[in-house]
Amino acid sequence: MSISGSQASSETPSESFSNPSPSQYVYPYARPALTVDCVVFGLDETHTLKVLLIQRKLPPFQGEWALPGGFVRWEESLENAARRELQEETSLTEVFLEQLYTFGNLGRDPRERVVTVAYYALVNLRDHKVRAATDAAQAQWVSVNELPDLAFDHDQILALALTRLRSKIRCEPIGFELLPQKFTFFQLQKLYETVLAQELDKRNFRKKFLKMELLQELDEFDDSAPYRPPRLYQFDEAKYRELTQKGANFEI
Amino acid sequence: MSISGSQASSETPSESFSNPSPSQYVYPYARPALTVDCVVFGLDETHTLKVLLIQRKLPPFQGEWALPGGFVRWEESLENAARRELQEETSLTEVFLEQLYTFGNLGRDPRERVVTVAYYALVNLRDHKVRAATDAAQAQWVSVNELPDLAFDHDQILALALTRLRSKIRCEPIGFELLPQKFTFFQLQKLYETVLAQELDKRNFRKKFLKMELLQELDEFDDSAPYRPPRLYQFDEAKYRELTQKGANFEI
DNA sequence: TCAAAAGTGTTCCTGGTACACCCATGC
DNA sequence: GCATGGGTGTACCAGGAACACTTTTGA
Repeated sequence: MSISGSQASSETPSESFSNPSPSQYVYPYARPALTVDCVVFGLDETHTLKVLLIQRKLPPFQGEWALPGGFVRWEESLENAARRELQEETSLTEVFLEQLYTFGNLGRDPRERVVTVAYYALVNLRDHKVRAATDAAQAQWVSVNELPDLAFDHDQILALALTRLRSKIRCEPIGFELLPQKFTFFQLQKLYETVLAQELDKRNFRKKFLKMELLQELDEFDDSAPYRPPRLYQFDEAKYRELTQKGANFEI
Repeated sequence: MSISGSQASSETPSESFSNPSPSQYVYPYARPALTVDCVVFGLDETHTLKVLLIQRKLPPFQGEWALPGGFVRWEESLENAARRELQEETSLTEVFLEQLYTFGNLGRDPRERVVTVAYYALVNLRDHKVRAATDAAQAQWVSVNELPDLAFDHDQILALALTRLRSKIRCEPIGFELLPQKFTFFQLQKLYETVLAQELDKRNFRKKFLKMELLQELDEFDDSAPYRPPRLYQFDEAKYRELTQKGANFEI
């Protein structure tokens, strides 16, 4: 993203406010500001794919929607910066997080040169309740099909994140990150149908997935459902690592 | 990478040497230095995959091999910075260039906090002769199978670039960037065999590739070869764009 | 016993893989 | 005319896609 006014106001400047004092090594150019932004995907009960947006409290783009994000501090890695921002603004921790792309075009922030390293995250909305952080402006889940205009170049970032999610879910089993730990086959299929935006054949989907041997069949059933209760499954992390090492392929 | 001493010495500081003067918007944290690094791949006559390395003239890592790269200037985009560095250090222009990943771990540069946006480039060694830039230390093509230890975390960057190249060439026709404009089927096949590090069946490879309809069959032949001269082909850029729009798939 | 969703097996066809021979040319 | 690499066609097999019926449960 770039500098979200909302964050700027909520952060206490770090101890090293100014750049390091000159030395023989010092970087001889003006430095762009460096931020991280997070595209957080979640799946709601109606199988809608949603993204977490923050309403900006300060200019520029005051009142508009933007991705959560903020400054990279001197003493933290990029990924840690993304995780910290995520926690501060949405209270999310321990989520799947992966670097997406770095945006550094001139003029993407009207104030000054800002380069942002974008990440995308996958969370399941059941286990992780998102309270909007204390001081941060509203945080809200918005369907990817009903996106408002976003501040800065955040629409580009979001579009890229969607593309990446789609291509990634085709060949790696990252979809589980969007589901509760225990889930039904129906939920899993809906997830794929939603993300890929196409319908899938029930029987073939089942066969294909079972052949991968990534699912643990539980002796539990979802009794909340009316009629015949569907069996619950969970993702077998250990098996996944084992198969990955053998060079297995997880295409859908 | 980070700051290559060799570049630092060759660049004239830009007009905006210091960070912008404080204002209501100014970024309240110390800023990491920002660089770009390029992993440049090329294919030589013996079908060996090579990478362009620079020998560092200044500390840290003086005398060691590193990826070409350097500072991002205030008034240039990230991609432009990468292209500029590439031109300054290797005289390469107009090459295929794509962002790879951004490396920002603490301590990756012994001097101070440096974040680098890594790119990878594909060039064909026939058309683009690489003269080591005037002042830059030696530039040299090194086989990816005989890599020396590299400065900073450049070995990680290179490893990631190789992985990316391999997975990308499987599903997108970027291999042509490594070949001369006109090439034989044999060259194309060797390219894939080299990059993917596996042998391919001649007939099947041909069939698969022809079915994609990305190749223009020329009425020219490579007469330099002994015995029967092989037909020359070229990549059909327009057809590629057309097929891409239709959602075609270019897996090998 | 009915309604609703869960769960399963088979057939067909496409596309990948393996494989061997003829062709064109220079010497 | 022979040696060398260029170029092609076919048969088999695996895996994906399409498709319909039985099972289980609650009401």
